[in-house]
Amino acid sequence: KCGVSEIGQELLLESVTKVQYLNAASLASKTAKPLDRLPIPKLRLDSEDLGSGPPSELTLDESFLPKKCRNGNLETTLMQREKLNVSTAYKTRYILKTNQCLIENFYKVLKISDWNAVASNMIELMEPNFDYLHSHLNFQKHVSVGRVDQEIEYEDCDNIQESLKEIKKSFQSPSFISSTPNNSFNALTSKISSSPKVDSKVDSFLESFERTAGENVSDYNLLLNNSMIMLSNIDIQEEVPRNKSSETQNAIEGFTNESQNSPIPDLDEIKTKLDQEEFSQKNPIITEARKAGILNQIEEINLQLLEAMTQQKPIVLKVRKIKSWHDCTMSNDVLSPKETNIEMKSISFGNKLSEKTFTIVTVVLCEIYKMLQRNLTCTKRELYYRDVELFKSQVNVNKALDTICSMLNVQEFELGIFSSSKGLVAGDLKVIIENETFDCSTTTQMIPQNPSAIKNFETNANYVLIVEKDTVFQRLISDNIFQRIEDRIILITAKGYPDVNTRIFLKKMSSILKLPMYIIVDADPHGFEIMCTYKFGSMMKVRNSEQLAVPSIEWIGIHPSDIEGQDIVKCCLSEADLKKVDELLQRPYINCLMQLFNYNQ
DNA sequence: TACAGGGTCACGCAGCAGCT
DNA sequence: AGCTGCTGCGTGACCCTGTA
Repeated sequence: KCGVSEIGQELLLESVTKVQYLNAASLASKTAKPLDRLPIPKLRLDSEDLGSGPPSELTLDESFLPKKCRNGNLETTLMQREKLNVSTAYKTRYILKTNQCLIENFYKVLKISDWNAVASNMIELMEPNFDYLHSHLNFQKHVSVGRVDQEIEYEDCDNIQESLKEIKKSFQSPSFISSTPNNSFNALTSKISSSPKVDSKVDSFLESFERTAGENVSDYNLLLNNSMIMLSNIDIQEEVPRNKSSETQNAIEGFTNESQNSPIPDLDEIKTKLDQEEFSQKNPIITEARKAGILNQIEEINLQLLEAMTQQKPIVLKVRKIKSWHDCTMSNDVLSPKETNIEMKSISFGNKLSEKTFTIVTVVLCEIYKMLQRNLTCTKRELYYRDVELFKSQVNVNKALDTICSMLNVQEFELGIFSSSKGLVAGDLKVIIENETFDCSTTTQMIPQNPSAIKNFETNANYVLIVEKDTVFQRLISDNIFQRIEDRIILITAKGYPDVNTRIFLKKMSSILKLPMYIIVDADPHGFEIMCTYKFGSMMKVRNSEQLAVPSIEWIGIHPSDIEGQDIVKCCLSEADLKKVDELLQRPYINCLMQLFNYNQ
């Protein structure tokens, strides 16, 4: 909708051009394996766009083509295919087969650094292949041409089947398997290569896939696309020699030299430009070691998914399940997840109900992976806007992030994801972030979006006062509270239920300044719950309670018990309020409060 | 002033899939 | 067929902001 930027067009053009060269190089080899010889029809560029063009000896083995498409007329073949309603399931099969080969070849042949740019175009580049393969695989099936079902028959079914067998064999060929197992890329490709061969199980898998994926097949392609992006991002330390014919080798070298001399813009330069344009903020928080650890975890997850795909195993993400307060306990005066009886929930692509969630999680995971690699950050909202059509709602992005944080056992800010802050702070406080200082004594400041990046605080305050509502906060300031009371104070509100940033901010203040902290909330169930969220943490973020909850916060003001016996007009609790009270009483921190206030029961 | 939307919290029900 | 588990969706509470 926004159009492709000039830089984007250049990247696209470059990757398309290079794939042309790649295919030309593969095709040039007479001894190449059948898969290498799979003819890849012209994409959108004419031969003159390719600079020196494909090698002159380029020929296609027409025995691969249906009889009616022979005579070297690939254009006719393409036109023929465009009419076909291609079975997306077969596309999937083809992606499974070719992603390893393509990625490997991409690396071997293209000495370029911006893998994202290339990999994101892979699916599109492979489209003609899908159609091509489809015309082979589907020869006995009905295909829909417009509204009419037609049966397409080819005279050389046996030949095609033999060819397909060869293709299958080539995928299990040892030459695909790395000889240097320490190399992550090679380990990855060899795992895929050594997966059980594609056999009759594929058909049942595809049937179930077609059934379950249905209209959502684009999600599946998206998933695969993401997998490939992540695969292609893996850092490759060394090159593995392959048994290439000298002709192929020459063609590849010729291409490589050619590409180095070509007027195509420098990719690093483009990448820098993109960084400057797309993102304004670098992630200053996470250490390189931590980042590498998280990237490894994501790669491992991706690898498991790919293995599951190639082996026709269930494609499932396993996440630790914290569904109710029974899964939480108290540890060091804050909420923490129970370590026993851990239940895992499954997000399965094969499950019709969860495949959408699955897709969203993998897409978000892919975005996170790319951002971590480029050391960038964004807000949850920005993440949502990257694919509104897929995410549908901000809630889905938030849930996916929770899932990912649970899977990786990290906090959102470690992934470079921040929420918009809603908290406010005013009073005797200077906040030092990187080289900037925010002075809260002169004007009310928003809680920073990345409170984890705070380096230090400067204050002479005696204590911190947290209030529930923005209206109270504003009222206190307009009443000049800072002048009217003797103590120097820091005033904070999160405008209702505290957001994560405000809680991190308070935790940081608590650990650095060690000031007393007091909170005033409504003396109703919701006020109580808000207080508890500050003090003990929440169920949703129970894994991060240590970084979020501030148990030293003291609840002051009027407590419900203060009203008992007083001559005060009491408001009756509504049915919903009473329900809330019952629910609150089930929470693990109630005992802590009982002890604090010396209740016997 | 009304309404949509965005942040937080949670629960319950219906429908589907898998297992017995 | 019935039970169980999982997920999506709806609901409802609180707090606000921004816009028509």
